[in-house]
Parts: sequence; C-alpha cells; structure tokens
Amino acid sequence: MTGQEVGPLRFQIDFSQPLYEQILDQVRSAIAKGEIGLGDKMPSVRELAQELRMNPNTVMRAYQELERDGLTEKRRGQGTYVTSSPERVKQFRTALAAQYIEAFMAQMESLGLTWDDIEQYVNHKSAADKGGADQ
Amino acid sequence: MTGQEVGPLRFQIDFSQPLYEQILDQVRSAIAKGEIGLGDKMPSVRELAQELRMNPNTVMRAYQELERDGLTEKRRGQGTYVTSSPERVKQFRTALAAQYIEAFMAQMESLGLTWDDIEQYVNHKSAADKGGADQ
DNA sequence: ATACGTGTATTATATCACTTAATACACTTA
DNA sequence: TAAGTGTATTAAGTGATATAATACACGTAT
Repeated sequence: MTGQEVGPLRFQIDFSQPLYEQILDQVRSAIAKGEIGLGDKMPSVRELAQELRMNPNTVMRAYQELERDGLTEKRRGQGTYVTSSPERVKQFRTALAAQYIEAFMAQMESLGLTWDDIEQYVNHKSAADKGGADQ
Repeated sequence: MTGQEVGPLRFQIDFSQPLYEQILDQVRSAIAKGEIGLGDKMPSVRELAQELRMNPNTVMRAYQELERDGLTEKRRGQGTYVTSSPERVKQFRTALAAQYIEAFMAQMESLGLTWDDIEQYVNHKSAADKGGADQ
C-alpha cells in the first residue's frame, strides 16, 4: 500500500495471444505477486497505449476486465488505481487459481493421468507414464 | 489392438472452442485412455462430418493433426487407422502431459503460488492462500 | 473396366474476434 | 479555462474458423 504511481511496468508482448489478454495477465500477475503496490496509480489508458504502441481501445479493454476482477478502481477524471484491499487480491488469486487448477485437472483426466502421476513428474522430471490405458 | 472399426464415438461439441480442436482433443483423449483400440479404423472424413453436421474440411483438419501427433495413419483409398504402436501412444501422452504441466506451472507462478500451495488445494479443497505477496 | 469409398486439394464465401483509427463526450484537477 | 482522466461511437482492416461446391488420385470390390 504505497499510494505511489506504479513503477515502469515491464511488459512482454508477443503475437501468440490477444494483446489485451497479455496486458490483463501481466497486470494480474504483478498485483498478485505484490510487484505493484496496493493503492498505486496505474498508468493512464493513453499513456500505456503509447508506451506499448497499441490502440487506447485495446488497453481500455484490459483495464475494464481488471475492474471486473475487483483489482482496480476508477476515479472519474483522475485515473485508474489498484485496489487498497488485500482481501480482494487474496480472493481474486484464490478464485483464479481454483479455475486454473480445475482446468488443469480436466486436461490430466483426459489423458488418463492421476494426481499421483503428476506428482511423480513434478518431483523428478521423468515418466508421467504409469496409470491408465495399458494396451 | 482390436483392428475393428471404432465404436460409435460420442462427441460433445459446443461453441466455446474451434470445432476441429474439439474433435482433436476428444479423439486424443479416447486413444490415450484406451477407449479406442489400437489399430482400429476411424470413421471416414465424410462419415464423421455428416454425423457431427460439420464440413468435411473441418474434420479433415483434425485428422491431419492426429497424424502429425503420430496417433493415426492413413492408408490410401482405404481410410484412417489408429496407430498400432502402444509406444507411440505412450510417447504422445507423455509429451502432451509435459506441455500441459509446464503451462500450468507457469500459471501458478504468475499468481505467486508454489507447488506446496497447489498440493494443499488439491488435497483438501480450501485456501490456496498462503505463499507470496503478503501486503 | 467400372463403380464406389477413401484422403486430399482448390477456390470462393461468410462470420467472428481482435485491432486500429479518428472522434467526441463527461468528469476532475490545476 | 485548460489539461488530463475514463468512456463511447463509428468505421475499417486482418486473420482464424467454417462452410460450400468441386475435382483429383488412389485402393478395393464388382
């Protein structure tokens, strides 16, 4: 909770994904990891658009989703600010993590792999081959 | 390894994803889980297209990717057959699992969550809240 | 040889998501 | 008043996806 302006955000933009989605993901990450302080002022839509050489509309789309996430708040005529509520951030992170995990588990299930198989893979980078489909 | 024709495949198609990708994922899954026997004959492009009420070109796109995966083989004038090699299937499953896992780990990292956090979530559906970003 | 069923290639068209562009408006602060 | 906010609108272009209508080469069965 610094209340300062957000530092110079280092964005890594490519063409593998929609641009607005990359902004969204990277700002989400920066907030979740505390790289952006709570209450900080985000760069303005036009400012960020110019820095990233994008259209302001594209940046705005990302900003609107951030507000839907509850991670930012708009103040008319003033700008966009990161939420001051650590609970909001926690809550958001938990919800998104749950979503990622569910999707991941579904992928694993579709390959006939169990949680034990996954743990084996993670613990020592070798055979995720063991369960299911032994023909 | 039955060598039979593949049974009536139950496809679940919606509009949340490209159609060819849904076919691809579901056939991959069916092979990985052994629901489709090795060496089985796949339905023809036109046949499946009619059953799913899609354009043959769309089905063909999925079939072409399946062959790139090494999961199917084409026999000219005859049809498309599931590979007879269990090693191929194993290899494919391992590779795809690794890809899924890497992507998932990156997602978790972007939220500042560790592997321990994930295990906690999976073991008992509760707080993935603990590590990182405690502001 | 003929007919049929394979996979494949081609060309054209349509739709949709994404992005850019150029404005204009309402609000806040200096 | 002037400058900087977020926002809305309209128009246009691009690329991925999907459909449609053909046509071709190959293998098998008749």
